[in-house]
Amino acid sequence: MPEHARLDRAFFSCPAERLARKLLGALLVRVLDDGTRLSGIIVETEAYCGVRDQASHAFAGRRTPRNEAMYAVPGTAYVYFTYGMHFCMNVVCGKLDEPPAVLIRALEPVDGVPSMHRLRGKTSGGRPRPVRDLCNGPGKLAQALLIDRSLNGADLVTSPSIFLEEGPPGSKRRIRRTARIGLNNAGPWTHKPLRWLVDGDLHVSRARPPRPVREV
DNA sequence: ATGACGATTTACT
DNA sequence: GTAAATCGTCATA
Repeated sequence: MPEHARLDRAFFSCPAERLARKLLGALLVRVLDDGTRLSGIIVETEAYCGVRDQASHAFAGRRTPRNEAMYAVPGTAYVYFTYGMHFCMNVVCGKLDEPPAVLIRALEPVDGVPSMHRLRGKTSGGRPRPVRDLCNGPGKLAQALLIDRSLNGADLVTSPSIFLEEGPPGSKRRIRRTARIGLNNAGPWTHKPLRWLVDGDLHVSRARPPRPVREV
């Protein structure tokens, strides 16, 4: 498991639309208390564009105990709990006291795949879970990397437990943009193309399963 | 104090 | 495709 250069403060100090694109291909790394290294290449992100974005938790300058981390220094993790059972992780960007952020929606697992399998649990039938189902959604990757409340507000630039690294070179693939997933009443922001994903990657959320090849 | 809802996932028809 | 699971958060009172 090769370790690459860690992403620094300057990398995160940009608008959400730019960070969402730049994070594709980067490596999200989680180091557990026992030293286990879990990581994956980011293949899907969504930009939340600060106080003007009706879909953002910080829309119109909303600032509550839950979303306080969005206003912290760029490179801060914003982890929130939703639907009574899932965590989602964002990377805060922009400038201090401004709340743009990027939701990490899917990873291609790299390090610690056996641990991810254990953390995600078995399927209802007890059948083995395909690797592509470990991190292909914001709630799933949080579960697979043991990302929870305790990481909210963590500084991704300095934390030993969670951070980002430059991805392996050569992952130069085609990037696609779509509307964001799961939005309800975000008005004109609902359909803006603020979701970035690696086109055709098997590890993105809502990926079409490959059509079975007819046997001869 | 109360109620509606959510940047989701899963199982089931 | 549809629906249930499940609870913290926030707006309203």
